[in-house]
Amino acid sequence: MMLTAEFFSRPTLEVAPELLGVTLFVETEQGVCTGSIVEVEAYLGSDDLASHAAGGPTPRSSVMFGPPGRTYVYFIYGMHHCLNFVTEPDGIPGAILIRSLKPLTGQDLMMTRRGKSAVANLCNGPGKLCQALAIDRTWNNLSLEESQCPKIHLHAPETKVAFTCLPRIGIGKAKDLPYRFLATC
DNA sequence: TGGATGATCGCA
DNA sequence: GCGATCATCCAG
Repeated sequence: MMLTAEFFSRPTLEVAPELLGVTLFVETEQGVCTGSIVEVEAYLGSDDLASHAAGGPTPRSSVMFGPPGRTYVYFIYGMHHCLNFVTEPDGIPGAILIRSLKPLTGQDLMMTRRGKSAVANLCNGPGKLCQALAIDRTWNNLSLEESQCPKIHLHAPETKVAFTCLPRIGIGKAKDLPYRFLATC
């Protein structure tokens, strides 16, 4: 079953673990790639100092305050992109960062884009998976429910996936909050 | 462990 | 305008 805005219109910390095991489907002119979501991080609003939304809306973070079920893609460290999905009802900020995927289909295309041959190194990081899927800033604020090309969809797993909860990584503030979710096994 | 590399944002 | 910062990755 395909995930829609309704799925994302809930508390971010409730949605985040449910994204584990979800299949990410991405289609470009070059072809289709899919992967299973293995690791995510939740980012909230004013109570979460590590969140882009912590200080209120800015030109970049305004997407996080908008309607749920849309992409939030930003450019970081002068060379990488990060893929998020917007959560919470319109007007309330929230997003979930996709940190790691298990590649399922389109591995050849991902290897070409990454310049790597080891499957294990294709999508095991937020910047890597964006490179493997050819996701850049032009993918910001896209709906998951539209079907043009480029196309990005999410499909729920048949059964829920077990997970663990750990502190987020790669951040300087709010390091202690356990908003990082990993699929176990 | 540090360098690449540029957008973003708060403050002047 | 200016400068510190940054939800990263890779080579050495």
